Amino acid sequence: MHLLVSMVMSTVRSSTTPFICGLDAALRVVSGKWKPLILFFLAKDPKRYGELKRCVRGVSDKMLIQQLKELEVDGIVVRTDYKEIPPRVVYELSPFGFTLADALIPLCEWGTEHTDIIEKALVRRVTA
Amino acid sequence: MHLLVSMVMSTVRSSTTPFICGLDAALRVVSGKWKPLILFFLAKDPKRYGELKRCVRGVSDKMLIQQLKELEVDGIVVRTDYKEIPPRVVYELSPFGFTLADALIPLCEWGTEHTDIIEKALVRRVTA
DNA sequence: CAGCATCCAAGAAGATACTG
DNA sequence: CAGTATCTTCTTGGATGCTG
Repeated sequence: MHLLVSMVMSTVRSSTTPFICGLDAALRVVSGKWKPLILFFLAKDPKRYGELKRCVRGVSDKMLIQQLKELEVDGIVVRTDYKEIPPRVVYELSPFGFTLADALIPLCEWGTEHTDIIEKALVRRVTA
Repeated sequence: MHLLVSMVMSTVRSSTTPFICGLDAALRVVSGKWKPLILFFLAKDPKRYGELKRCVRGVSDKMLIQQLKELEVDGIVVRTDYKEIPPRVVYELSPFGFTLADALIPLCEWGTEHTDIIEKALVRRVTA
């Protein structure tokens, strides 16, 4: 049997959590329009708020703050407020956050490898 | 530098696609409330429509069909209509679909490993 | 600089009823 | 059996303006 399946099946059957399986749980953490990007740029190094906003092009304050907060309560991101004037707030990945980043590498590679196919597929979704 | 970062950065910089990075592209394929589950059950073996619906507990016809169609145009799932009466339609993963399933294994493991933490975090999201 | 508050638009998802 | 169609609801995300 496929490896993924055996893992999932056992998870499903013994489930005492609100999650259908481990993948379901993981997706709840990384789903969000800007979260992957935030993870990426923070995986490089810690960043101040404005710095991060410039990296994640096109994001609004509302969304950036919202997603950062969620990542923070999820324990992925650590926020440090230096209580200075003018304000200086730095965001960085926690050790836990880095384990997530590692787990995402294969999926990232998959996406990079098949970018063309995926792009064409998304176009088909609209026209069809 | 963290491995994920170097990968992503190169992707971002050379991007000629609508995607921010490979992970972004990949998430567009697997995001969807029922898609992970569909992938899981189909990774086990091909299934008829009704059979699949019984596996994915709680899904409506509308959503199941919609997500299956997207997975189909994405080339992840193959639909075979045997044109019988009563109807018999079988869904299964394509070879491409299996490569995606493989890429999801580490994320699935991560989610399974940290289910408790994630669950508590989601509760905090609501209360906070 | 680093946010918060408010309003509004768009898309995702549920409920219900019907068909070849 | 394997869907389709329509309506409504819920959730996400964007735009704008304001604050310590």
